[in-house]
Amino acid sequence: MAHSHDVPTDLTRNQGLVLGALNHSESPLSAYDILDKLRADGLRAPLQVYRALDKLVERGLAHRLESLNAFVACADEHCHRKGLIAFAICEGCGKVDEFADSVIEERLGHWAGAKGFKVERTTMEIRGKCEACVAAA
Amino acid sequence: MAHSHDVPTDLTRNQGLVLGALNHSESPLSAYDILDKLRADGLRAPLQVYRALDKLVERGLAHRLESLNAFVACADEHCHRKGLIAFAICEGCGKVDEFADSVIEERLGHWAGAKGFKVERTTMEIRGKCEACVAAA
DNA sequence: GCGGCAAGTGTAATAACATAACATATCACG
DNA sequence: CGTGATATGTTATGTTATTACACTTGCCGC
Ligand SMILES: [Zn+2]
Ligand SMILES: [Zn+2]
Ligand SMILES: [Zn+2]
Ligand SMILES: [Zn+2]
Repeated sequence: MAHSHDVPTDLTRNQGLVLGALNHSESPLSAYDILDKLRADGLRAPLQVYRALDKLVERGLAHRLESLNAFVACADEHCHRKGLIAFAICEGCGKVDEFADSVIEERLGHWAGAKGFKVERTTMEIRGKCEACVAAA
Repeated sequence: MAHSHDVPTDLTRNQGLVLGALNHSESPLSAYDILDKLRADGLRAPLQVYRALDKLVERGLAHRLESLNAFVACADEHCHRKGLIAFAICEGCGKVDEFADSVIEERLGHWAGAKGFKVERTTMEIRGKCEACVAAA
């Protein structure tokens, strides 16, 4: 099993199924990947997955990776990560490393303050190769 | 006119048309937006646009905004921007501000070095409201 | 000039990602 | 109960991106 999060108990059936699929995956899944994994559980339409994903992302239990059009479960055990989150995505094995960096966050805040830009959401995704994949190359 | 770049002369016809469309737009354009603007010039298929965009992005003359699935012309007059580029995208008016920040770049490099992660490409996109749109709200 | 190759182009078909619209169900709460 | 808010099921559709194949163009060496 990729992760062993304690899944919140107040999720609806579909939300629970979708989060379960993400938690059991080593790498990001597209909405259609998730749908395929959950057909056995009765899901039939993309919208069922997208709706669940919307809620999960809204609650910070999952994240959307814009550069992949795919989703991952939040790596934070207690799902309380605040502020800017960055993702390092390995092109070799597909693994994603989620991290926060307060220096970067502060720096961005500084830029935004100077420009009068009101930040609502930030996407930060690094593509490359993880240590294992570099070694294997 | 939104921009007044000197367009490089060694572009092919389709590349020139696509870059022209981007340069004349105030905000990012999807590939299909571009296609619609260029039908009068004889373009008919998405692939013609995507192929041109690939080359333009490769040369740094245009950038892809992952969180919008859209493209902008590079804002740097001489198209020599190095390293990490960040984009602040206004949800109100659609305008995009392109900037570089060496502190953030260095910080990311530091993280990558510590993790043994080999960075190939970084996406950084801030969504929010620009000063004008905040004032207008 | 001409064969051969690389890069670019044209076109159709299809795949992959995402949402609109509408009907029904479920549950909290007064 | 009645009513509203939230979730669900289903079909159809819209949007973004790629595959496959045929043809053209410019260039280099012969
Ligand atoms: Zn997280
Ligand atoms: Zn890897
Ligand atoms: Zn640029
Ligand atoms: Zn604005």
